[in-house]
Amino acid sequence: MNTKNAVTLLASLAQEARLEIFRLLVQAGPSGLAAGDIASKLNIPTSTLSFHLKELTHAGLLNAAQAGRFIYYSAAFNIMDDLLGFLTENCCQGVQSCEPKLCNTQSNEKE
Amino acid sequence: MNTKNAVTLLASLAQEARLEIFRLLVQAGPSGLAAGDIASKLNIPTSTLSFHLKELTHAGLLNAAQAGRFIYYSAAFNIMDDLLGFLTENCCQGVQSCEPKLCNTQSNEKE
DNA sequence: GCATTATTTCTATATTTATGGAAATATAGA
DNA sequence: TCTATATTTCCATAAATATAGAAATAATGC
Repeated sequence: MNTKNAVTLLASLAQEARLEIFRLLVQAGPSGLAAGDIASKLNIPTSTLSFHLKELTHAGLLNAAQAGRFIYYSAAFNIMDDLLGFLTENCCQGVQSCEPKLCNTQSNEKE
Repeated sequence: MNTKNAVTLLASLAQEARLEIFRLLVQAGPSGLAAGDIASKLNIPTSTLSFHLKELTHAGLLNAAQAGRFIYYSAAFNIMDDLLGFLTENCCQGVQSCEPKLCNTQSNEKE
């Protein structure tokens, strides 16, 4: 992860429709949702939705999987994890005792 | 935290100069840095920097504190925490055993 | 009040991004 | 092959955003 990469990811989330799409898919979990389901749940015209799905997918935040006539989109949890890690990197110069919760975000045990 | 609010925060980070400013301040910790220090560390013209500091501050991601002729900017850790929480809300429909690390981000003990 | 330093506002220009209708493309089943 | 459904591409228009020089504002100490 580097600055340019992170900017692309953040920009892909920094738009109302796209953020709602992403959150919906975070909640849907790894199996994701078909594009049409997303369109109807969020009430977005399909051409507009397609534009936003492309943005998110190109950025790397969504995975797309074709299944027959449907395309299932799901959140790329690993990429999102990387982004959060990048944002909190070396928080407070690495001082462990630093108060902000942000500084402890990393402390979920390493894999 | 709601969608519009989160979009404002994400948009404020979705720009190379601003992301670098924010990360620099996350690393600097609660005491922050003076605007001029930020300008020289990141090599950004002061008028451009001022524009970006305003964006970040208006969004709520930075705090500004005047000290004599200097203005110290620092990261608003609590706002960032809220944003991360919003992004991961109800991850995988709340299923605790869900694999992605993202889903466990919240599990830093509550305050 | 004057000089110095820190920061912001103003301004114009250039660039990027969002929107949604209409048409095109893809997939599957009869 | 024909039809129905799912999704994307094309397009024009509208709106938002980034850049940095020059001028303005603020704070300090003499």
